[in-house]
Amino acid sequence: MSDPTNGLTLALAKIERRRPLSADARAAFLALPFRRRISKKYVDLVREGDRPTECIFLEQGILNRSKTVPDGGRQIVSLHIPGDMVDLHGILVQIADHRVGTETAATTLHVAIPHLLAIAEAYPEIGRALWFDTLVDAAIYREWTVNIGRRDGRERLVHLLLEMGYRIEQIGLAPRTNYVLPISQADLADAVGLTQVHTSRVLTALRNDGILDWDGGKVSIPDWAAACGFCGFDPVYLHGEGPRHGPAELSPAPMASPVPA
Amino acid sequence: MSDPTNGLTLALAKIERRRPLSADARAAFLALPFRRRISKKYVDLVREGDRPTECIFLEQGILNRSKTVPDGGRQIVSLHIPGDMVDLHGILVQIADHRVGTETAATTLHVAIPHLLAIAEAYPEIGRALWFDTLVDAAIYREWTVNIGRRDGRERLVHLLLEMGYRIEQIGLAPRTNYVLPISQADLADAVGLTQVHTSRVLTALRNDGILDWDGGKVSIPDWAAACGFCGFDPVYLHGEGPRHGPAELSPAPMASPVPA
DNA sequence: CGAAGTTTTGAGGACCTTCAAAAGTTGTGG
DNA sequence: CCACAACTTTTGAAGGTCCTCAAAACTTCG
Repeated sequence: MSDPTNGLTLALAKIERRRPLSADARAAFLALPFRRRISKKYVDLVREGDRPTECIFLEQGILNRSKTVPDGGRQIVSLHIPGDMVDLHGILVQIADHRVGTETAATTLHVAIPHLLAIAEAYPEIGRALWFDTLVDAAIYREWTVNIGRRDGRERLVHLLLEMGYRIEQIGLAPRTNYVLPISQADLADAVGLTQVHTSRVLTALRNDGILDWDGGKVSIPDWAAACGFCGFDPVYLHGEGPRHGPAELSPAPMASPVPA
Repeated sequence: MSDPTNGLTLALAKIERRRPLSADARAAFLALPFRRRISKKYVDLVREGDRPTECIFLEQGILNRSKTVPDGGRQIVSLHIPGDMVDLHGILVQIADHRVGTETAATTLHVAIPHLLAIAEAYPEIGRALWFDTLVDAAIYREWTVNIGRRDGRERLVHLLLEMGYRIEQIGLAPRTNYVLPISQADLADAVGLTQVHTSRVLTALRNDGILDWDGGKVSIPDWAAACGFCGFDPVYLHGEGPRHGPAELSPAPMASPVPA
């Protein structure tokens, strides 16, 4: 029921890190019917143009979301770790505007969209939690835009790897200064808008400068604070702090007031 | 009541372009209490670190959303036109991770967050519409990441200006091939991750090649299809098509089926 | 052990930046 | 209505980051 390695449990933990659910809602969430799928490395789960019928909960492994441009270029627009609800986007949208695929071998849980819509409607706190999750995803997209648009190659890579470390520590997988991100330099490059060749050069430069060590996916950050200063990483955009407003203010209240965490 | 230039009416039109609301929901939406604010050019409406208490409906003018990096660089992560609900993000989030400001003189409607949360809860169709709007915003963020990460300067600028033309035509402001975007080249540059100087050069190159003409904010695109081909613009990511699932499927239905537009 | 994939290294070049200054535009006040 | 200040755009020149092409070195895995 509360197997901590179950994908639904992981997603619930992510949700409740922001705001706990009522016992009823929690039970309903964990009772969502799903289909478990085990995929190898580099497999597409959603393709551009698909009409999504289900939603993906990542249980194990790394997924990416990418878009391609006509001349063959590919941009990875997000990376996902266990516990992420990867395609809430598909709930409301008719046509997928991007691809979702595995970055490593992965196991995913697939929930039919009508079930999610129904639970979101039956339990407004769940509806709000899902919405909140998409808002945080949007905040991450914004930060990636900033990363690629206004930082140079070294800053970009450090920023990305600090974000991933932070998120990986949040789910209790590893310390943020020392974790494994089992992806290739080519994929790293596609995530930060550089070429694979230049990514390689930048990584060795970062190693030489002692800012960050990348060894085939093993990331270690000797001085977290210094690395944050180097690339301007500030985790507010990851919004670990919980939603601003709770059910208390939902009544015809006159004005908002902060909710204690 | 249905003054077509009222900000709420514009936002409602945007919502209903995707999926019509019931008469009740529509009336409740238009009855939202608001405060109207008239701002000059280059004024901040939301600052990084603010705790949002209200939500912004853009009635007139252009707004931008931006983030800055420590060395002074600024990245505009979105541009907003009348009818946009600019800061739904602020509904659930405790701390603003970005700035929202006017790009031109603008008039905005400000709705206290509790009212929006209440209406979203009382009318699930409105809750879903707001959520859907944030999903479309997220899709736009993704495309901007692709734009900056995987296209060169000329393609970036054309893509941005095709997107803006498309959106401006959607709200009935002007034809997409011939519209006014009253912003400076410096701000254009901050939106596409280039410098102002290079943006100027790229714009004259595009004019010389007959792809696109920028004359102090007056945009004209002689051959829309050719311009789309040039930069790989495909408006699916703007999701004008309406949400995938309607109330019909919200009952304990077994499987999803498409809803006719 | 060989094949396929990944990373490193090299060399030349393109795109874009930075610094700088001139030219053009807009708005305000005398 | 002109004058002037402030802002915006254009143009020039030099340089750096990053790209492309190419090949060698290293790693992984059947």
